[in-house]
Amino acid sequence: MNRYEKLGKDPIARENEILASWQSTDAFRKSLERTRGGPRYVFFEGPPTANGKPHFGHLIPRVYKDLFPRYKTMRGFYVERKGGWDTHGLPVELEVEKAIGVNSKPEIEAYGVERFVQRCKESVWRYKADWERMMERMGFWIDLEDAYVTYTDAYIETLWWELAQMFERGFLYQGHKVLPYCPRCGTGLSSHEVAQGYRTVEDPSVSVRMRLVSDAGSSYKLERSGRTSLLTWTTTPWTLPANVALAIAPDEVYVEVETGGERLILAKARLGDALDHEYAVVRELAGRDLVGLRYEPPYPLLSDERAYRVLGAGFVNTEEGTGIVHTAPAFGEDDYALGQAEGLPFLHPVDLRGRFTEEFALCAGAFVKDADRTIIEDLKGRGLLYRFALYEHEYPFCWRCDTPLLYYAADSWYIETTAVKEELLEHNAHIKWYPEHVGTGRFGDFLENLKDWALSRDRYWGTPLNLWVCAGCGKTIAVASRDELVERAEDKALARAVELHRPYVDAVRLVCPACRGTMTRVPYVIDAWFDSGSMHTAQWHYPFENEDRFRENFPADFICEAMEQTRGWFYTLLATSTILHGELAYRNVIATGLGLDESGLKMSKSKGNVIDPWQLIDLYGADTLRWYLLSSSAPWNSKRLGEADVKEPLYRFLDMLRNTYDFFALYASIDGFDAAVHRAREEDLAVLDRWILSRLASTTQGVVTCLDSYDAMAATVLLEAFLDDLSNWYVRSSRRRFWRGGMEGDKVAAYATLYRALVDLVRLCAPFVPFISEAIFQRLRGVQDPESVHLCEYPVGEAERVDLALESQMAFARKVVSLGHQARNEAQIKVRQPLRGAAACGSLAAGPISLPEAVLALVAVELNVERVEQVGNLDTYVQPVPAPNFRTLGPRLGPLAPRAAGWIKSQPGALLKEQLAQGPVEAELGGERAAILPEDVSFATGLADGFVLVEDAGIRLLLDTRLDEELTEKGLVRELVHRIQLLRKEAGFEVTDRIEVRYEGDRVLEACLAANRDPIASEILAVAMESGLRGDEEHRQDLVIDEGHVTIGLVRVGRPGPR
RNA sequence: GGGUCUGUAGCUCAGCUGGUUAGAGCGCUCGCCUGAUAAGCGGGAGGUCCCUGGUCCGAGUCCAGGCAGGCCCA
Repeated sequence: MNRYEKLGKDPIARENEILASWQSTDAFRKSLERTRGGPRYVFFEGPPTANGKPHFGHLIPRVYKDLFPRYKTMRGFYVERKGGWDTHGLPVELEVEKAIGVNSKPEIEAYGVERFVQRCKESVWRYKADWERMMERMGFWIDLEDAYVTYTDAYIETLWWELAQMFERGFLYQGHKVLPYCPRCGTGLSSHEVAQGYRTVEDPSVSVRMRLVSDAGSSYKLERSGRTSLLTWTTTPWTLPANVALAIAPDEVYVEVETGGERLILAKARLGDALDHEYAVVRELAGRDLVGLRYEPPYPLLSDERAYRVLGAGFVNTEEGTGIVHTAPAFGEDDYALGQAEGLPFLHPVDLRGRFTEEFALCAGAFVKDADRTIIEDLKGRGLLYRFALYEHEYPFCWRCDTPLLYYAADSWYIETTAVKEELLEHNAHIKWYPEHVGTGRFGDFLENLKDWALSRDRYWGTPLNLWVCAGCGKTIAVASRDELVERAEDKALARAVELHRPYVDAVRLVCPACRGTMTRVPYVIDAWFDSGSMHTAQWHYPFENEDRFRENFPADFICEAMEQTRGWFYTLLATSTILHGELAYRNVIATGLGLDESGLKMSKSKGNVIDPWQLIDLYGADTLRWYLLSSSAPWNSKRLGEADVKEPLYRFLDMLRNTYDFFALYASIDGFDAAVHRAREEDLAVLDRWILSRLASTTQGVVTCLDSYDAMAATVLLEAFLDDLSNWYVRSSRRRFWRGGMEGDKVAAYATLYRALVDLVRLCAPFVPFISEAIFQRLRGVQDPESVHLCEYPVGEAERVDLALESQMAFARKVVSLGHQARNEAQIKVRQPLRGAAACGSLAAGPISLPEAVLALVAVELNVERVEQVGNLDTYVQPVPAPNFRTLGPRLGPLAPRAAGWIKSQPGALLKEQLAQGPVEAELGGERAAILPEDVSFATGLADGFVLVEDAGIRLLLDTRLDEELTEKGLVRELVHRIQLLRKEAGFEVTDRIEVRYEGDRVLEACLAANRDPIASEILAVAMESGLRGDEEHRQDLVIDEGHVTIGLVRVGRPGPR
């Protein structure tokens, strides 16, 4: 009898049961089996790093990363979802440094690189269990058993092969470039790393005199030798010892001024801001006139003819400073480039830990930033300091350890990505970006301004750069495989067994193919972004094995990660695939927004406002979170993750779904409905059935269209609208059909329709909210059905079921009902009180609607009126009030339109209406005349007695609120029925219990009960109703109804089973 | 400083190609319905559609310039 189990109100317990059932039936595996022969839909997993805990922000992309593969799987595609873990890189090293209490590379060396690397390898898995638990609990189906791991020898071997390809084809080169460098970590950072660490800080800014010593070789003639200086400006005083030149803008105007007993030269445009004292301009000069001048640097560490000259440079501006730029090629990108172009000597008095060397004795051993003060004091003492101030600007800090970064000229290996810029742009043009502007804007601009990829890192835990250099002849080779390593190695046994990590692989020496000398590996590891960006190839250990799997799974149809990955993984995937395979790596990409905390701030570890996902998962469940994230806004909008925000969809959608199912379960169990046996005959389908089946079909088509274009939110909107129709109109209006006794055609039609709607709905919802969909499906499914909703085919919608005219009619009907409720509200008449009638007129935006009798009957029942009619207009009840129609007035009358509108409003409605019925009316508009046409005016309301009129969106409803005795008595009957039903419930009776009713009370109420015994009895399932209480009733209560009294007693008479 | 997105009710967000009175959900409040009852429905209050200018008969919508916020980049 109780065949359809109710869902239960605890979503957490329910979800846990579902998880257990998926596990025991191996549902994910089976969903792959089912589609194995199908067309492929390729998804790439952007690998997380498991040395940090998963936090809420990680859930956002994951929800989409699960939705689309699930959807495509149900559509019959084979969607392998190989998991992956990102395992290398500086973040891992830093965690370990913290754990073992060291803070620099020398300390790591002292600790032992081998031990250190082993610790890194362990650290990488620190939170693996948390990640797996989170993914499982959220219902994220991905193959973690066969996940790729970037630190394995096989993975690294593929990376080596890739790098060797690049090396052979000339993409790898060694450069000496100025890079942002972290002196604590001892390595250069790539641009995406630097970007994470900008902070506003106050730094000293100084203006410094550089005394002119010679005008030889320039067109400037020195007049006051010994007391004429170039005034230069910098925010990094510590770079002054490395000064080798000054740069000016050749096309700007400079001036020499006499001030405070000295002569200073600076850009004319800076006169106002850069000088502290009174001055007199001695002469104006073109910037180019200064080129070639020689000056005395503050710290003459070099005795080189090429140094200490004034040079012209394009990057000099006169926006700030003095227009004369201090140039230290070791510490600035522009400076370096100028140094290269002009053949300047290179001065680098700072070691790799950021401390001055002996070369600069004044501050030897001091960290450069700390030396600022000493240098400033020194300059002041020597009369070279002109001005000192604090200057607020953005300065980059190491994103992991918060040390200020220094711009350093350092050796680094690069990938010449700029060589394939055109291909990258071309490929990008074929990628569908969601949102589009990321592809054209953020990512497109990045590609337009592409720089070569700084690949090498002077660190320990990473993929070793596979370059060996010969000590003898300098030849460099890139090893492409383990076999090649063995073949070239001096010690082949070692090479065969060695782990492809530092320090082990460093011990492998090769024989130089050119000179037979010994080759040693360069000391670098590579940027970990290369690891993850190569997963398209390396996850299969291609080309060493799995060629077919690689081919089948490249490129990806879909990837999705957080927006921050634009220049990270999104870029490195594309760069590597373009260079190696000459193809794009993915066709569709969703970039998701940030996770915000309850008050709308970005969640970040440093702010300490990171929300633990478990807090909300345990409270509301995975489905709620999923539906919230999918339905609240577009994926790229940032999402607030406060409790209150997440709670909303629980009520809005999931509870309604649960209730709709529970309603079905209640009655279908009572009636023993069986979808396999009770099939609806087409001719038995009521208008409601045909309508909801049409809505189902059109919703299905809509959802499929949305999902095919990666618009999850639009799909959720459609699903919510459908569920509202199903619950608040179909079920609500069909209730009496289910309550009826027997199992005749109409009732079967109702059950079969609701069953069908529910089954299809949960199939539609399955990729979005897999748990509740499964729970309902399990309760509904028949023996022939798949054992999980996730093994079903996704519905696509039966086009022949779609009846748009009927859908419009019903939409109109619902609108009319809503107006009816509003009218009753205004008239203060309860719905329980029957009324004589209502009349509706109007149309929907789409056009005129004519409601069939069956639909009008539904409206009548819902509004509890005896009759609803649809009329062309309500003129007999309504006095027209004219309103202007701007759509016609505007185009025809132009500027006169507002005045015409005023005129129309001021006219007596009935008269104007009559006149317009004859044709155009002449209007006097403040001196001008214009014709007002019938279509220029619409007419609204005004009303007669005993009626209430309500109106919205072009639909009007008139409610007849006049009561007579008959209606009043009917109202009383409804009231009695309602009160007795409440008593039944209070008494704790089952809905199917039959009862006997006894009553004693006022004459009016007794008479009413007696006169309406049969209709009342059938409503309340009474087998007998009689006057007179006996005292043995199970439940008894005094009722006050309209100031009358009646005492009602109830007795159960057994349960005869289905009605 | 550059790119980009956003700015609409107390909160979260819709608003298509310009068109009469700008919407939904939540919250608040009043009421209703109830044989789905820890659901459901209706009403009400609540809005300078960020600002200024422009185009237009008409601008939340288009254009320009600001302001504020977010993200990315320097």
